[in-house]
Amino acid sequence: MSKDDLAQQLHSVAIHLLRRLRRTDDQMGLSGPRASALSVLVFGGPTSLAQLAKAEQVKPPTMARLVDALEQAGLARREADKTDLRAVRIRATPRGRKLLLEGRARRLRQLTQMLEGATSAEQAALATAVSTLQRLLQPPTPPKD
Amino acid sequence: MSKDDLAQQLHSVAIHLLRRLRRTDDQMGLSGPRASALSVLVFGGPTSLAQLAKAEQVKPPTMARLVDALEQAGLARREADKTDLRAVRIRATPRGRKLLLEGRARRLRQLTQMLEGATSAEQAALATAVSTLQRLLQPPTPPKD
DNA sequence: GGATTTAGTTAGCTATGCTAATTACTTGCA
DNA sequence: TGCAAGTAATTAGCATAGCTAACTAAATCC
Repeated sequence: MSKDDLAQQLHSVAIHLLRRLRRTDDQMGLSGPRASALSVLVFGGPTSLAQLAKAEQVKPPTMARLVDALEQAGLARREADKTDLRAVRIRATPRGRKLLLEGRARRLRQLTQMLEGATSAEQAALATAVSTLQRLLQPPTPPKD
Repeated sequence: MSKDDLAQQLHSVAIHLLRRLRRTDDQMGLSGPRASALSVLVFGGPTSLAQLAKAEQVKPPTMARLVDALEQAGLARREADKTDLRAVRIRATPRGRKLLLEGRARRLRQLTQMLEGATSAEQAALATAVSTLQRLLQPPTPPKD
């Protein structure tokens, strides 16, 4: 496979993989952005709105609306910050934590099951590919951003 | 790496790869859905609205609006279908074709350049991983859909 | 203690997705 | 042949998610 082909097909396969996984995510009853924000709360612990927005690469007003939705669904809570009365701490509720972990388990199950269809050699190649991509993606493109 | 870790990290790396590439796509001045629809027109030739919608996994009204936007930007054209007066044929204009091919080249350049940072062995692993994933993604999940 | 900065929200715009309903044409059949 | 049923596209209207600009309230700085 030429390097150009590899590049092209890498792009294509990433698109299709995510498209496939999105269906499983939908079973959680949460849109992608909401699930993703909740995930940050569950795995990263309570944060401010600004931090959460940054983590999700989104502007504060956008994140405020996502948090509104999570709150309304009983999956997250805004709490007062004792040391800074302007700020809020956003925390996943037990119910939010449970929902997210279940969805994650479901996605993992699906992916793991899919990977059953690969030989050991292929799995090894996938592991190498993942590490390689992680390394190559490291710097957020040269010096901009 | 355990199979579960592999699954998890495969998911994560796909997300980050696409996030990176999206920046390059933005330089084309076209949103993802518009660029993707235009791509179908350029590489697949003229099609009906319904076909285009299906190819993009979107409902006809959604596609109609995307085509409106492409048309307004001078990148695609609606033409009458001689054999069925209800239908339209949608075709990329030369300008649309040019824009898309340039964007694609840019994305390819970026990806190819990124892949320069991989050793030959890593590139081989990536090629194997891509083929494997293409095979595993083949059936659109068991018998639903 | 007043000016500036910072955290979050509100208001309002655009884009993308959907469903339901409409219009116009084609097809099928009695 | 002519009308019923089906099909292609559009229109209307709703929700979500992104943005910027403008505002409120609190913290910080001099």
